[in-house]
Amino acid sequence: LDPQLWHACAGGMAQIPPINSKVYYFPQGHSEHANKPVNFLEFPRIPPLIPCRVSSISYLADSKTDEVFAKMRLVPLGRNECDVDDEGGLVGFSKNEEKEKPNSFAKTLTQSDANNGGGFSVPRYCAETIFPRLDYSAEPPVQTILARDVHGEVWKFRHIYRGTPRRHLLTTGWSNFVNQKKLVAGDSIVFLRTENGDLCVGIQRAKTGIGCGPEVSSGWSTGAAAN
Amino acid sequence: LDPQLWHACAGGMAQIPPINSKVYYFPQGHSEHANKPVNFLEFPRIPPLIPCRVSSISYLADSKTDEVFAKMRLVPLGRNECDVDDEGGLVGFSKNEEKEKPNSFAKTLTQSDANNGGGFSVPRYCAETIFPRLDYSAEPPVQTILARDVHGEVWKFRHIYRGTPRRHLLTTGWSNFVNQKKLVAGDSIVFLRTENGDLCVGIQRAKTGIGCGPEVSSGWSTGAAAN
DNA sequence: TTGTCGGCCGATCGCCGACAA
DNA sequence: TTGTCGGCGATCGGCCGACAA
Repeated sequence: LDPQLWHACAGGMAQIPPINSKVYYFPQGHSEHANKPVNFLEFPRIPPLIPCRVSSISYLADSKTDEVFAKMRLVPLGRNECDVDDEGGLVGFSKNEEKEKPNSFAKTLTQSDANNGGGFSVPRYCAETIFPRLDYSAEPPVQTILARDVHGEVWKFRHIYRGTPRRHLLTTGWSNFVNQKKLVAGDSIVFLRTENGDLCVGIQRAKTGIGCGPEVSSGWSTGAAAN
Repeated sequence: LDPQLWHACAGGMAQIPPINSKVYYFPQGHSEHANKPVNFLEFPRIPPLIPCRVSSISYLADSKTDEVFAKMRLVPLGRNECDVDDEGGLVGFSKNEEKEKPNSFAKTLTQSDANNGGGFSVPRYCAETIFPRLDYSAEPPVQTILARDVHGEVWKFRHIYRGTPRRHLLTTGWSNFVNQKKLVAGDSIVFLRTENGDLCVGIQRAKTGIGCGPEVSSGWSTGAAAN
């Protein structure tokens, strides 16, 4: 999964530490994402926080819901490794928000987007900066849009600029996308223009499936997952 | 699951031994239903057949395909138990075919039943002996049919007697049933009238899911399943 | 600029008798 | 007796501009 698309779907709030950086692993925080409550009184030897090194990161998406999540492998640090650069290494990751001009756009689906007549109102800004350039000399201006989702599957949409006043719309192909992805009003859609010009599409569910996610039986001492 | 409906779906070929009867368990026959081939050379101590007693029987149906199957618990017999009544007890179960007048009817779905216009041609015999009595004084004669499937779910059909020449048809409700059950031409449908007058409906798939069925990891010495 | 609505046109669904096997 | 077909009316999906927030 393309990290660029992953970040666009995860949103600016989600910050992932760089590989090999030093972080704290909080067992209790992790346990709150588990399916069943964990009684820490049964495990008195578990410390509240464990200094770790990030040894690997996987950017993943749930195969059914398209929701993105990251899987990080954490290696506990030895006694002497902990002390050094505790301030510098452990807080303040790279702020990847202010990298360059944002080449993605997110919109929360309205009732009309999700239900009515199978169309999608494209905000002008999204159509002009993310979508391929439209030939406005045609009457009406129309083009076919191809967008790859988090699984690499390609979706086809008819992008038209019409109506009075003029506005951008996705028509043919949109309702199929809504049905297949089981989108409802309140969910969000993300369009991303990658560096090589390809168009990608991701989704964010209004009701996040936290606790019911893909998190399964990760070993306490070696694995961690953030949803 | 009602054993009467189970037998109607399984067909007359399927014979189930009575409980507590003595049977032979054939490891090789059982293994041919397993997902992977079993190499018996690795287990030289397994005899070709094992005398057993049927300790319990469950009449079940697959929750997704509606295909019926039976789960039998077999208890190996001791040395001295085997010898007795080896002829009488081990072969020739009760022939439950010739019990009473058959109160069920099976029909293989034609192309027209499965695809065209969402209707089902009801054979005259089925309509007159299995379905509730139709009021032929009405014009046209119509009634609503309710039928319970193997999961206890109730399906509603419009039963009409019309056309020239007159024939029995299921119209409204039929295409929904075909779509939900994913029926295709060649599959069969079974209608059963239970003793208390209720109507039941079962199905038989043309392509039986043998080997892909619900059979999972049954212990060699204590469990057995027939599909 | 864009969310919602009613109009409307075409596609599909599904009920019908005709006909023949 | 019943399988298949073409006809056709009702329904639905989905594209459209009008209008207003």
